[in-house]
Amino acid sequence: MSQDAREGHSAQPVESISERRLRPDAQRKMGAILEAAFVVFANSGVDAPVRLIAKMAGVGSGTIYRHFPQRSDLIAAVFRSQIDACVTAALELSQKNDPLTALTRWLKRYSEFIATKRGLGNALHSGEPAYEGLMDYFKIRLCPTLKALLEAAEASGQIREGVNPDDLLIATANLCHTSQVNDPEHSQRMIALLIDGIRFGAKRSS
Amino acid sequence: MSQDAREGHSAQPVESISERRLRPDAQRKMGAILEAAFVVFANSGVDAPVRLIAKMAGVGSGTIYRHFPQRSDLIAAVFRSQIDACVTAALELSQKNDPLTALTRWLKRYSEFIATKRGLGNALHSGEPAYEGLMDYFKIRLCPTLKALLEAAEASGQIREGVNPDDLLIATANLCHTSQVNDPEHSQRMIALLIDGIRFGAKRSS
DNA sequence: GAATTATACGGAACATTGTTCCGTTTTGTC
DNA sequence: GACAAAACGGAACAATGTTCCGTATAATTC
Repeated sequence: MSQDAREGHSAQPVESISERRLRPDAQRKMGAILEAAFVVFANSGVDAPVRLIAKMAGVGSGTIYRHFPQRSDLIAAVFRSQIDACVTAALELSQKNDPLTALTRWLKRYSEFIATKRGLGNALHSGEPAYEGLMDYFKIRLCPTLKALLEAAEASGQIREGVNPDDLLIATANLCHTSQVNDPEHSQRMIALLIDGIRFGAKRSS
Repeated sequence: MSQDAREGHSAQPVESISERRLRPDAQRKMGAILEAAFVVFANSGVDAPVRLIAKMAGVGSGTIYRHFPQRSDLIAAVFRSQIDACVTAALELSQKNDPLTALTRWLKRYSEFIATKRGLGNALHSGEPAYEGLMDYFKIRLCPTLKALLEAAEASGQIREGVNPDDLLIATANLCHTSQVNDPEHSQRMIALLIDGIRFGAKRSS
């Protein structure tokens, strides 16, 4: 069962099925594409033209389609990697801060992520196969993450008990989504409000 | 000061902003366009190509753009006329049925209308100027309509008091919107549920 | 390390669709 | 009936998703 030896130098069992290892140049290009897509989507929404992403990544559009057969696959990939980044950020934040601060900062971080998703909400409901399971991935990865943050803050007595992570996750997304257009400060105020809401009734009042 | 004489035969001092009467052929084409658009939107969603609507209406695409400078103007026009039709339907239903039946049937009618709007929710949030005020129109016309139906049913004791028409309107739309893809029966069950909800606590239990 | 093969690349080419343009047709006026 | 204004149809243009293919790069073989 020595999978690691068979797989090569690094253990990344995540996508194994039919994932012949990419040539190094292909890996580089792929990274550049994801990076460029991230920036372009954040600036222009997920409806931005593929050519723009290609130019920004310094590749031809054919190369993008080699890695992401459909435009929606690229969107989904960026979305997934940002979800993962959010999970990672939670771990870091909770190591370096007290539970309430970690929770607060993570919600800010999370809301910034949501704010870069102009147009995705629409896309999600479009029935495109590439989006199948994206919402599930979103919940499956982020709910436990937020749950852990909440439980830590709860255990330290900084917030009250019984806050539902699912609700808070969606509520935050909705609050930030409606305010995306005009006021960037709005999200922050909304989050502050939510935080205050869950602090109400905490054991420690500090 | 004999302006009329100078202007010619008719007294239309200033073009009353784009409301010059249309030539009869233009009126016919316009009607055909709206009719075709209604059908196409219902079948293929509001993202259906303009050419398809043009073909179905038996006109050139140029003719569509003559009447609706932007694709979104056509969508908005169809939406508006369907809202109006919903209002009209409410009047008819309440004349021919007891209040609760009228209310139930109207909600069914309304949900069918909503179901034909695949993709519109997305469009509404796109910031296109043609959609400015559409949502307002939606609420301004339908809220009083539903309010009247509710009040009649309330007065007859068939539903409980204090049901908020705004909430019911939006709730119905949301319920039907999420279920649009798969199960057409789902909307009906949801509406039945809502109706039961507002009957709970009614004076008359019939 | 040169030759050969498999991978990957870039960008031109194609298809679809929103929108504009213009020569032609229809309607209204005298 | 002649002329002008309004309206039409569809070709042409532009933007964009997607495919294709000749070329370049990396892996493999000898």
